[in-house]
Amino acid sequence: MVSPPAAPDADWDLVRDRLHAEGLRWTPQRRTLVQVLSRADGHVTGAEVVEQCRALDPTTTPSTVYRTLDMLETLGYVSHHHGIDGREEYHVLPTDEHGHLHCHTCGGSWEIGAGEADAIAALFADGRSFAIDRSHITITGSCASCAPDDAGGAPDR
Amino acid sequence: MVSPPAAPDADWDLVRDRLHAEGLRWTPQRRTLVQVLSRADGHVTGAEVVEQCRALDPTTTPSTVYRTLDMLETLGYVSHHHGIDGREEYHVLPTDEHGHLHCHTCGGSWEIGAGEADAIAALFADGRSFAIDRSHITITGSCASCAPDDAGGAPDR
DNA sequence: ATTAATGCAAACGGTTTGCACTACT
DNA sequence: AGTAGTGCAAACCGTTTGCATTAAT
Repeated sequence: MVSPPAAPDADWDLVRDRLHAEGLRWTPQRRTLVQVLSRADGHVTGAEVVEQCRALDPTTTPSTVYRTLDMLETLGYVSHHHGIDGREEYHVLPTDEHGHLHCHTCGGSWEIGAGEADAIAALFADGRSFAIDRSHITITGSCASCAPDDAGGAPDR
Repeated sequence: MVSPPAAPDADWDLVRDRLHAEGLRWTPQRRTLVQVLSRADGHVTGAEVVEQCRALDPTTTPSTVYRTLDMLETLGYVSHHHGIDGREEYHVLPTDEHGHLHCHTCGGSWEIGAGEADAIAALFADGRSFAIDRSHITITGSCASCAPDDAGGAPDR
Protein backbone atom coordinates (compact mmCIF):
# COMPACT_ATOMS: atom_id res chain seq x y z
CA MET A 1 0.00 0.00 0.00
CA VAL A 2 2.68 2.42 0.76
CA SER A 3 4.55 3.73 -2.20
CA PRO A 4 7.39 1.49 -3.20
CA PRO A 5 10.95 2.41 -2.38
CA ALA A 6 12.36 5.23 -4.32
CA ALA A 7 13.15 4.50 -7.88
CA PRO A 8 16.38 4.28 -9.78
CA ASP A 9 18.74 5.95 -7.44
CA ALA A 10 21.39 5.00 -9.89
CA ASP A 11 21.32 8.62 -10.88
CA TRP A 12 22.47 9.73 -7.49
CA ASP A 13 25.73 7.93 -7.92
CA LEU A 14 26.35 10.21 -10.82
CA VAL A 15 25.75 13.43 -8.99
CA ARG A 16 29.35 13.66 -8.03
CA ASP A 17 30.49 13.43 -11.62
CA ARG A 18 27.87 15.85 -12.72
CA LEU A 19 29.07 18.37 -10.17
CA HIS A 20 32.64 17.99 -11.31
CA ALA A 21 31.54 18.39 -14.88
CA GLU A 22 29.93 21.64 -13.86
CA GLY A 23 33.03 22.83 -12.11
CA LEU A 24 31.34 22.40 -8.76
CA ARG A 25 32.75 20.51 -5.80
CA TRP A 26 31.99 17.30 -4.06
CA THR A 27 32.07 17.72 -0.31
CA PRO A 28 31.22 15.48 2.65
CA GLN A 29 28.17 17.64 3.31
CA ARG A 30 26.89 17.14 -0.21
CA ARG A 31 27.55 13.47 0.02
CA THR A 32 25.39 13.31 3.12
CA LEU A 33 22.64 15.30 1.50
CA VAL A 34 22.58 13.17 -1.61
CA GLN A 35 22.45 10.11 0.59
CA VAL A 36 19.41 11.48 2.35
CA LEU A 37 17.72 12.43 -0.90
CA SER A 38 18.33 9.08 -2.49
CA ARG A 39 16.50 7.45 0.37
CA ALA A 40 13.68 9.91 0.40
CA ASP A 41 11.01 8.50 -1.81
CA GLY A 42 8.98 11.12 -3.47
CA HIS A 43 9.11 14.20 -1.39
CA VAL A 44 10.48 15.69 1.78
CA THR A 45 10.34 19.09 3.36
CA GLY A 46 13.42 21.21 3.79
CA ALA A 47 13.22 20.81 7.53
CA GLU A 48 13.04 17.05 7.19
CA VAL A 49 16.10 17.00 5.03
CA VAL A 50 17.97 19.06 7.57
CA GLU A 51 16.91 16.71 10.30
CA GLN A 52 17.84 13.58 8.42
CA CYS A 53 21.17 14.98 7.42
CA ARG A 54 21.80 15.78 11.02
CA ALA A 55 21.09 12.18 11.87
CA LEU A 56 23.89 11.11 9.58
CA ASP A 57 26.13 13.99 10.43
CA PRO A 58 25.31 15.99 13.56
CA THR A 59 27.38 18.92 12.39
CA THR A 60 25.04 19.63 9.50
CA THR A 61 23.87 23.22 9.31
CA PRO A 62 20.63 24.41 7.70
CA SER A 63 22.25 26.98 5.50
CA THR A 64 24.39 24.41 3.78
CA VAL A 65 21.46 22.12 3.26
CA TYR A 66 19.27 24.78 1.75
CA ARG A 67 22.03 26.14 -0.42
CA THR A 68 22.82 22.69 -1.70
CA LEU A 69 19.19 21.87 -2.34
CA ASP A 70 19.07 25.07 -4.31
CA MET A 71 22.03 24.02 -6.37
CA LEU A 72 20.58 20.56 -6.95
CA GLU A 73 17.41 22.16 -8.15
CA THR A 74 19.35 24.27 -10.61
CA LEU A 75 20.92 21.10 -11.91
CA GLY A 76 17.53 19.48 -12.14
CA TYR A 77 17.89 16.84 -9.46
CA VAL A 78 15.05 18.07 -7.35
CA SER A 79 12.26 20.55 -7.65
CA HIS A 80 10.37 22.23 -4.93
CA HIS A 81 6.96 23.61 -4.32
CA HIS A 82 4.93 23.78 -1.18
CA GLY A 83 3.31 21.00 0.67
CA ILE A 84 0.23 20.86 2.79
CA ASP A 85 2.18 21.92 5.87
CA GLY A 86 3.23 25.13 4.29
CA ARG A 87 6.86 24.16 4.22
CA GLU A 88 9.25 23.84 1.38
CA GLU A 89 8.67 20.47 -0.13
CA TYR A 90 11.32 19.01 -2.32
CA HIS A 91 10.53 16.45 -4.95
CA VAL A 92 13.20 14.02 -5.88
CA LEU A 93 13.05 14.00 -9.65
CA PRO A 94 14.44 10.68 -10.87
CA THR A 95 11.52 9.01 -9.23
CA ASP A 96 8.89 8.73 -11.88
CA GLU A 97 5.78 8.37 -9.92
CA HIS A 98 2.32 9.40 -10.79
CA GLY A 99 1.38 11.25 -7.70
CA HIS A 100 -0.24 10.01 -4.56
CA LEU A 101 -3.51 9.39 -2.92
CA HIS A 102 -3.33 10.01 0.81
CA CYS A 103 -5.88 8.72 3.24
CA HIS A 104 -6.20 11.27 5.97
CA THR A 105 -7.80 8.79 8.31
CA CYS A 106 -5.29 5.99 8.33
CA GLY A 107 -2.44 7.94 6.85
CA GLY A 108 -1.98 5.44 4.06
CA SER A 109 -0.53 6.40 0.75
CA TRP A 110 -1.05 4.91 -2.67
CA GLU A 111 0.40 5.69 -5.99
CA ILE A 112 -1.85 7.01 -8.64
CA GLY A 113 -1.65 4.65 -11.59
CA ALA A 114 -0.64 5.52 -15.09
CA GLY A 115 -4.15 5.04 -16.38
CA GLU A 116 -5.57 7.29 -13.73
CA ALA A 117 -2.93 9.90 -14.37
CA ASP A 118 -3.74 9.72 -18.05
CA ALA A 119 -7.39 10.29 -17.39
CA ILE A 120 -6.65 13.31 -15.25
CA ALA A 121 -4.16 14.64 -17.74
CA ALA A 122 -6.71 14.31 -20.51
CA LEU A 123 -9.27 16.08 -18.41
CA PHE A 124 -7.21 19.22 -18.08
CA ALA A 125 -5.58 19.04 -21.47
CA ASP A 126 -8.97 18.96 -23.15
CA GLY A 127 -10.69 21.32 -20.85
CA ARG A 128 -8.18 24.10 -20.65
CA SER A 129 -4.96 23.18 -22.32
CA PHE A 130 -3.22 22.76 -19.04
CA ALA A 131 -0.42 20.24 -19.21
CA ILE A 132 -0.32 18.63 -15.83
CA ASP A 133 2.82 17.33 -14.28
CA ARG A 134 1.97 13.74 -13.43
CA SER A 135 4.43 13.51 -10.61
CA HIS A 136 2.76 16.30 -8.72
CA ILE A 137 -0.77 15.09 -8.35
CA THR A 138 -1.68 15.05 -4.70
CA ILE A 139 -5.12 14.05 -3.59
CA THR A 140 -6.34 13.30 -0.10
CA GLY A 141 -9.49 11.59 1.01
CA SER A 142 -10.68 8.40 2.65
CA CYS A 143 -9.53 5.01 1.48
CA ALA A 144 -11.79 2.02 1.06
CA SER A 145 -10.98 0.55 4.45
CA CYS A 146 -11.52 3.75 6.34
CA ALA A 147 -15.07 4.76 6.89
CA PRO A 148 -16.17 7.43 4.48
CA ASP A 149 -16.84 9.05 7.76
CA ASP A 150 -14.57 12.03 7.86
CA ALA A 151 -13.69 12.65 11.45
CA GLY A 152 -11.56 15.55 10.45
CA GLY A 153 -8.32 14.31 11.89
CA ALA A 154 -5.18 16.10 10.90
CA PRO A 155 -3.16 14.30 8.27
CA ASP A 156 0.18 13.01 9.30
CA ARG A 157 3.54 14.31 8.25
CA MET B 1 -17.67 23.08 20.01
CA VAL B 2 -19.70 24.96 17.48
CA SER B 3 -21.05 22.46 15.05
CA PRO B 4 -23.60 23.71 12.57
CA PRO B 5 -21.90 23.81 9.21
CA ALA B 6 -21.46 27.10 7.53
CA ALA B 7 -24.50 28.38 5.79
CA PRO B 8 -24.70 26.67 2.41
CA ASP B 9 -24.45 29.91 0.56
CA ALA B 10 -22.78 31.60 3.44
CA ASP B 11 -24.14 35.03 3.29
CA TRP B 12 -21.59 37.34 4.72
CA ASP B 13 -24.31 39.66 5.82
CA LEU B 14 -25.38 36.97 8.21
CA VAL B 15 -22.05 36.51 9.85
CA ARG B 16 -22.88 39.12 12.37
CA ASP B 17 -26.03 37.32 13.42
CA ARG B 18 -24.25 34.06 13.50
CA LEU B 19 -21.64 35.48 15.84
CA HIS B 20 -24.28 36.84 18.10
CA ALA B 21 -26.03 33.53 18.09
CA GLU B 22 -22.80 31.97 19.23
CA GLY B 23 -22.32 34.50 21.97
CA LEU B 24 -19.45 36.10 20.08
CA ARG B 25 -19.08 39.78 19.33
CA TRP B 26 -19.31 41.88 16.26
CA THR B 27 -16.50 44.40 16.16
CA PRO B 28 -15.32 46.93 13.61
CA GLN B 29 -12.26 44.79 12.98
CA ARG B 30 -14.38 41.77 12.21
CA ARG B 31 -16.55 43.85 9.98
CA THR B 32 -13.49 44.86 8.00
CA LEU B 33 -12.26 41.32 7.78
CA VAL B 34 -15.60 39.98 6.60
CA GLN B 35 -15.69 42.72 4.02
CA VAL B 36 -12.31 41.64 2.70
CA LEU B 37 -13.27 37.99 2.66
CA SER B 38 -16.52 38.61 0.88
CA ARG B 39 -14.58 40.24 -1.90
CA ALA B 40 -11.93 37.62 -2.07
CA ASP B 41 -13.21 35.04 -4.46
CA GLY B 42 -11.74 31.68 -3.93
CA HIS B 43 -8.63 32.00 -1.88
CA VAL B 44 -6.26 34.40 -0.22
CA THR B 45 -3.23 34.03 1.95
CA GLY B 46 -3.16 35.21 5.51
CA ALA B 47 -0.71 37.92 4.61
CA GLU B 48 -2.94 39.13 1.80
CA VAL B 49 -5.88 39.37 4.12
CA VAL B 50 -3.82 41.39 6.56
CA GLU B 51 -2.73 43.69 3.79
CA GLN B 52 -6.19 44.19 2.40
CA CYS B 53 -7.64 44.80 5.81
CA ARG B 54 -4.96 47.39 6.37
CA ALA B 55 -6.04 49.07 3.17
CA LEU B 56 -9.53 49.49 4.59
CA ASP B 57 -8.35 50.18 8.09
CA PRO B 58 -4.69 51.07 8.60
CA THR B 59 -4.85 50.23 12.26
CA THR B 60 -5.39 46.55 11.54
CA THR B 61 -3.02 44.25 13.36
CA PRO B 62 -1.98 40.75 12.23
CA SER B 63 -2.87 39.05 15.45
CA THR B 64 -6.45 40.15 15.26
CA VAL B 65 -6.74 39.06 11.67
CA TYR B 66 -5.32 35.63 12.29
CA ARG B 67 -7.34 35.12 15.40
CA THR B 68 -10.50 36.09 13.61
CA LEU B 69 -9.74 33.90 10.64
CA ASP B 70 -9.29 31.12 13.09
CA MET B 71 -12.65 31.78 14.62
CA LEU B 72 -14.29 31.97 11.20
CA GLU B 73 -12.80 28.65 10.37
CA THR B 74 -14.23 27.15 13.53
CA LEU B 75 -17.61 28.46 12.46
CA GLY B 76 -17.12 27.01 9.04
CA TYR B 77 -16.87 30.19 7.03
CA VAL B 78 -13.41 29.56 5.73
CA SER B 79 -10.98 26.70 5.67
CA HIS B 80 -7.29 26.87 5.26
CA HIS B 81 -4.56 24.79 3.81
CA HIS B 82 -1.32 25.80 2.27
CA GLY B 83 -0.71 27.53 -0.99
CA ILE B 84 2.09 27.49 -3.44
CA ASP B 85 3.93 30.29 -1.69
CA GLY B 86 4.12 28.33 1.47
CA ARG B 87 1.79 30.67 3.19
CA GLU B 88 -1.45 30.05 4.90
CA GLU B 89 -4.09 30.03 2.26
CA TYR B 90 -7.63 30.63 3.27
CA HIS B 91 -10.46 29.32 1.25
CA VAL B 92 -13.67 31.20 1.39
CA LEU B 93 -16.22 28.47 1.68
CA PRO B 94 -19.32 29.72 -0.06
CA THR B 95 -17.30 29.39 -3.16
CA ASP B 96 -17.44 25.66 -3.49
CA GLU B 97 -14.31 23.97 -2.34
CA HIS B 98 -12.05 22.19 -4.71
CA GLY B 99 -8.44 21.97 -5.43
CA HIS B 100 -6.06 23.99 -7.49
CA LEU B 101 -4.06 23.82 -10.62
CA HIS B 102 -0.70 25.53 -10.27
CA CYS B 103 1.43 26.54 -13.20
CA HIS B 104 5.01 26.11 -12.15
CA THR B 105 6.25 28.36 -14.89
CA CYS B 106 4.26 31.50 -14.32
CA GLY B 107 3.17 30.68 -10.82
CA GLY B 108 -0.46 31.12 -11.72
CA SER B 109 -3.16 29.30 -9.86
CA TRP B 110 -6.58 28.19 -11.01
CA GLU B 111 -9.36 26.50 -9.23
CA ILE B 112 -10.38 23.09 -10.34
CA GLY B 113 -14.00 23.21 -11.40
CA ALA B 114 -16.83 21.18 -9.98
CA GLY B 115 -17.15 19.14 -13.15
CA GLU B 116 -13.48 18.37 -13.15
CA ALA B 117 -13.53 17.47 -9.50
CA ASP B 118 -16.47 15.20 -10.16
CA ALA B 119 -14.62 13.43 -12.92
CA ILE B 120 -11.60 12.87 -10.71
CA ALA B 121 -13.78 11.78 -7.81
CA ALA B 122 -15.53 9.28 -10.05
CA LEU B 123 -12.23 7.99 -11.28
CA PHE B 124 -11.04 6.97 -7.85
CA ALA B 125 -14.43 6.03 -6.48
CA ASP B 126 -14.93 3.54 -9.28
CA GLY B 127 -11.41 2.30 -9.50
CA ARG B 128 -10.64 1.76 -5.88
CA SER B 129 -13.37 3.02 -3.66
CA PHE B 130 -11.30 5.94 -2.52
CA ALA B 131 -13.40 8.94 -1.58
CA ILE B 132 -11.34 11.93 -2.49
CA ASP B 133 -11.49 15.16 -0.60
CA ARG B 134 -12.20 17.73 -3.28
CA SER B 135 -10.65 20.57 -1.40
CA HIS B 136 -7.24 18.95 -1.42
CA ILE B 137 -6.60 18.21 -5.03
CA THR B 138 -3.32 19.79 -5.95
CA ILE B 139 -1.93 19.47 -9.43
CA THR B 140 0.95 21.33 -10.97
CA GLY B 141 1.91 21.67 -14.59
CA SER B 142 2.09 24.21 -17.37
CA CYS B 143 -0.81 26.43 -18.15
CA ALA B 144 -1.96 27.19 -21.65
CA SER B 145 -0.03 30.42 -21.92
CA CYS B 146 3.22 28.99 -20.70
CA ALA B 147 5.22 26.90 -23.08
CA PRO B 148 4.39 23.23 -22.68
CA ASP B 149 8.11 23.02 -22.44
CA ASP B 150 8.73 21.23 -19.24
CA ALA B 151 12.21 19.90 -19.69
CA GLY B 152 14.64 19.60 -16.86
CA GLY B 153 15.42 23.21 -16.29
CA ALA B 154 14.83 24.87 -13.00
CA PRO B 155 11.59 26.77 -12.78
CA ASP B 156 11.77 30.36 -11.82
CA ARG B 157 10.90 31.73 -8.44
C1' DA C 1 -20.54 44.67 34.81
C1' DT C 2 -18.92 41.01 32.26
C1' DT C 3 -15.78 39.01 29.55
C1' DA C 4 -14.81 38.64 24.45
C1' DA C 5 -11.72 40.87 21.58
C1' DT C 6 -8.02 43.99 20.66
C1' DG C 7 -3.19 45.86 20.30
C1' DC C 8 1.30 45.58 21.39
C1' DA C 9 5.48 43.43 21.47
C1' DA C 10 8.06 39.67 21.76
C1' DA C 11 8.51 34.66 20.41
C1' DC C 12 8.59 31.14 16.93
C1' DG C 13 9.90 28.05 13.16
C1' DG C 14 11.48 27.50 8.78
C1' DT C 15 14.30 29.63 5.48
C1' DT C 16 17.85 33.07 3.89
C1' DT C 17 21.94 35.94 3.97
C1' DG C 18 26.63 38.32 5.05
C1' DC C 19 30.96 37.34 6.06
C1' DA C 20 35.20 35.27 7.38
C1' DC C 21 37.08 30.79 7.18
C1' DT C 22 37.87 26.06 5.23
C1' DA C 23 39.02 22.78 1.96
C1' DC C 24 38.17 20.71 -2.65
C1' DT C 25 40.44 20.90 -7.11
C1' DA D 1 46.74 28.95 -5.22
C1' DG D 2 42.37 29.97 -6.16
C1' DT D 3 37.73 29.85 -5.51
C1' DA D 4 33.57 26.98 -4.35
C1' DG D 5 31.57 25.73 -0.23
C1' DT D 6 31.03 25.86 4.80
C1' DG D 7 29.59 27.41 9.50
C1' DC D 8 28.04 30.81 12.34
C1' DA D 9 25.01 34.11 13.70
C1' DA D 10 21.86 37.27 12.81
C1' DA D 11 18.09 38.69 9.69
C1' DC D 12 13.60 37.71 7.61
C1' DC D 13 8.76 36.72 7.00
C1' DG D 14 4.54 35.03 8.03
C1' DT D 15 2.24 33.46 11.92
C1' DT D 16 1.37 32.83 16.97
C1' DT D 17 1.12 33.97 21.86
C1' DG D 18 1.01 36.42 26.60
C1' DC D 19 -0.81 39.98 28.76
C1' DA D 20 -2.80 44.28 30.00
C1' DT D 21 -6.37 47.18 28.00
C1' DT D 22 -10.58 48.25 25.53
C1' DA D 23 -15.19 47.83 24.28
C1' DA D 24 -19.49 44.94 22.77
C1' DT D 25 -23.12 43.05 25.13
